[in-house]
Amino acid sequence: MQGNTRRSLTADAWAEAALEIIAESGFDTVAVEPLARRLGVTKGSFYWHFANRQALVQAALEQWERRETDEVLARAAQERDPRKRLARLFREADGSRRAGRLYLALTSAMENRPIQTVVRRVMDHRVEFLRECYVAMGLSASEAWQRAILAYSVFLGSLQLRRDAPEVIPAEDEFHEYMHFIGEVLIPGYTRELIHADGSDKSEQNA
Amino acid sequence: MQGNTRRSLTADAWAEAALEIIAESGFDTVAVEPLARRLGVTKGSFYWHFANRQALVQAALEQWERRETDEVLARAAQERDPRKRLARLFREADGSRRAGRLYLALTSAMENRPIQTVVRRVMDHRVEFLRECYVAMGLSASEAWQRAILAYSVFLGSLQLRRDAPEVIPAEDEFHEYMHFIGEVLIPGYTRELIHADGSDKSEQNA
DNA sequence: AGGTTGCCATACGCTTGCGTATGGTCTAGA
DNA sequence: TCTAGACCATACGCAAGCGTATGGCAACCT
Repeated sequence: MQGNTRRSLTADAWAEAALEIIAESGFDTVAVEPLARRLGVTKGSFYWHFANRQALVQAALEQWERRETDEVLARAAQERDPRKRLARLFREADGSRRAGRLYLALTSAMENRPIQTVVRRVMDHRVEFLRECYVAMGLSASEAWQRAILAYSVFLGSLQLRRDAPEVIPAEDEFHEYMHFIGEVLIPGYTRELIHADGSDKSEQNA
Repeated sequence: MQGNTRRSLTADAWAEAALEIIAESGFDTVAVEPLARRLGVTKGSFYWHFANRQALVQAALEQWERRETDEVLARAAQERDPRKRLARLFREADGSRRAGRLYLALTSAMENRPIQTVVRRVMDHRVEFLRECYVAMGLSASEAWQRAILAYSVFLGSLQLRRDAPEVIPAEDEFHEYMHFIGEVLIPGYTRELIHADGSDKSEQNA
């Protein structure tokens, strides 16, 4: 019962555990007493670190936004070519299962004021990032905006599909075919080399 | 207090009210006592019509599935041309705000067994319908399947965007432009006349 | 050693919701 | 008119969760 270096708990540990719960079973199942049991302590600990339940939610949200923002900035902004940047985004969007569940769980609890604020901010950043990619590709302002909205819609819908019906997006080989198809639809001037190239650029052909 | 012909309540009325709650504030806020207050009665009434809370949920789900299925079958299957059928679907998918919220609220509660069953069934029907449209357009089996998945992803993502950030999909004129753009991306052989034609076909031009 | 402080347990009262038990009222039919 | 059944109110016990109050126990400082 004291295996994992049970020094005293930090507020961040509580927030992290809260995010874990949200990703697993939704936002409104975040209750302090079950959470305490999960961490092997009692409410007494919680109400020393936080004023109330809402404070925990706030801390969890801040931690989440920081992490999401850093991830997007760090990973994607490295790629100079906007097309490759988009391709990389679409590939990594499939990545973390937990991150997807977490994001969906938060969006479906947006009647909550603090959640609404943070989720909207993250979403606006992402859509704006997409839009800038399309602008950098030479698209007109309105078309870049349309494509950004569409791409983000596809992203959201794919998250839901992967969560609610993972069997619909099946085997390995067909999945790569599908990703290629997605690329063709969402990225003008997309080539197969673009999304499969990792570091090495082979032939530079445009369709 | 007796304005709306307050005869005795039916089980369907309770189920309908439950769906209303779900669309408004999510699935897990469906509680029998608040629901009773909302209907101007007490729990005594509820537990005469239903065995427990779960029975209400079941009834609400059945009512929802029946209605959703009927709508899709009745409205869309009339159109003979598969391209027009798709265009009509995309137009009407934007339609009922309540239906969208309801669907999203249900999908985000799919850890619940009965919900999972019903939502999966409705989803499979819809995706299959889309796939058949693409097959009817002459697409290959795999491509029809890919396009059906993509179209449904766009549908799901658009629902979420409209719910969580309605300002991003703004004014009337730009919205029609966007719908046209969506049509071009999702429907091979799409023309502007296709989606704006209501009964009357004008010029038959292909881009 | 004695005291302070960080961290947590225990115990309490309060609220909300579930499900049950039982009694009341209104209406239709005999 | 009398009665049965449909429909609902009232009252109860129970569980879970929030927040508070208070006590305990280390570690660290002086």
